[in-house]
Amino acid sequence: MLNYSTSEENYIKAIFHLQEANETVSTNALAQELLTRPASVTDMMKKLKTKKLIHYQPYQGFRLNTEGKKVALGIIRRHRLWEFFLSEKLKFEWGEVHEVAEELEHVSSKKLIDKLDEFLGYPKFDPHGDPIPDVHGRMEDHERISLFDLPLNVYAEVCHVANQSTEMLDLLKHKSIAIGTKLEVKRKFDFDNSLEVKIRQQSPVTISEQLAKNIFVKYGS
Amino acid sequence: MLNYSTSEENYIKAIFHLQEANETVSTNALAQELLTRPASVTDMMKKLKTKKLIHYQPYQGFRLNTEGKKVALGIIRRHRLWEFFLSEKLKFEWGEVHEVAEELEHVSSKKLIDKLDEFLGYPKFDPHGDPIPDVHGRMEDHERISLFDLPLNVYAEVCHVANQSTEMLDLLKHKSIAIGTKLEVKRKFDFDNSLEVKIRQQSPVTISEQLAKNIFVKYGS
DNA sequence: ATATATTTTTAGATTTGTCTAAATATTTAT
DNA sequence: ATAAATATTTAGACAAATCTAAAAATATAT
Repeated sequence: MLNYSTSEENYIKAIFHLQEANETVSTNALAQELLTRPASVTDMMKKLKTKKLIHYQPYQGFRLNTEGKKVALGIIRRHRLWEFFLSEKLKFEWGEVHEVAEELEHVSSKKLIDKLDEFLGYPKFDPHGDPIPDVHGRMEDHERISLFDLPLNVYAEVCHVANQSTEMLDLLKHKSIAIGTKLEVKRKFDFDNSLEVKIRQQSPVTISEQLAKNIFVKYGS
Repeated sequence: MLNYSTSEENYIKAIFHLQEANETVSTNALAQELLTRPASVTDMMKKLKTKKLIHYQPYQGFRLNTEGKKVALGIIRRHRLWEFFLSEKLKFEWGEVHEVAEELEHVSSKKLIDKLDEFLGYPKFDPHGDPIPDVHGRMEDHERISLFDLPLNVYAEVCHVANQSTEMLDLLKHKSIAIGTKLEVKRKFDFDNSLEVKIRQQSPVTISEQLAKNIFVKYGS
């Protein structure tokens, strides 16, 4: 596996995430995601094409090819393992891990990452509930459903949070909701689509539609 | 504290190390240390001067000023804490930690380093026996003496190894010598200046002059 | 279908860190 | 003290990654 620059890695990762939503990624979308200019994106796409990581025809959008996806999964593996480390071992708050992991993920030693993985006990999910690719790029893909769509009186566990803004994390903290929190929806109010949610061993809390749609859970007690 | 580029940090660190030996650092010496060209060094020295990190008059050599030393100690702190982490937690071999720490040291989050320090239990020395600066840049400065200069029948503890080549580390491993090894010199042979060294709870081993001069110890059992 | 708006690409400039080759300053040796 | 050797700096070029402004391609709306 070749080595890529920090900048190349950031582009690869962003394409990977964007192409989960849309089949093909546009110049503008990528520029917006990376807070850069469309012209810079075009420049980099030419480079990634000559390095055989993406499919790209001018004006046609682009997407990672098999090799590009492999590279992306390696970067995501590094990112999520560091997030787990920061949260679990260094006791960082939820909201703080991402920024630091953005830097750590570009340290390229394969041995470092594999030993870190071992040290952490081969974790399967990061603190935001996202799956961590293993050494072969494989990851568990737990069935996710938004809290808003969870049927009444069904036990579930929070496994992902879509939005990571400070405001959102503040609110979650206030409601005592985190990855791993076990809960069930007791009532749904048609007036404003708010939910009454019972968190295991706590009194019920009210969750707005907007918040519920950003919290993802998996079934099971 | 401002942020510096990876390249700037490498120059700062190299100047710090070189000026421990010589009062003032020369362009050529720094170029050799960093495997770069003298012209590149001059370019960077101009930059570090405008950033007020070094004293520098053309043709006169250079050295870090107070602020430059503070920055250098910050980088060295990061480097040595990561070395400790790699060795202690991830079980890297002695000889492998340096290269990876060279990359990790440039991740700039202060909070990361302070939390890492806490997680590691505020270690005072890295795996090579070099002191780790604390959060204020202070470090313990244990009296070091080369094993070759250690008087006969005096207890001492290995605290530093000057040379980190694979060959050297191989030899040390074979002789069962590592940082923290307690030992005393039982005899010195004038013919070849070799030493007979008794390692605590082991049979005596022979150490060549060359090896003994690269092993540093502090007094005490 | 054609004009308008949007998206994407190109052309050329900028910054950082590096280089080579040539010029200049300093040191060393006779 | 002066020539030769060495060390350092300058001048100008280059690669990577970015930018602005303008041109070209594509999409949209009447």
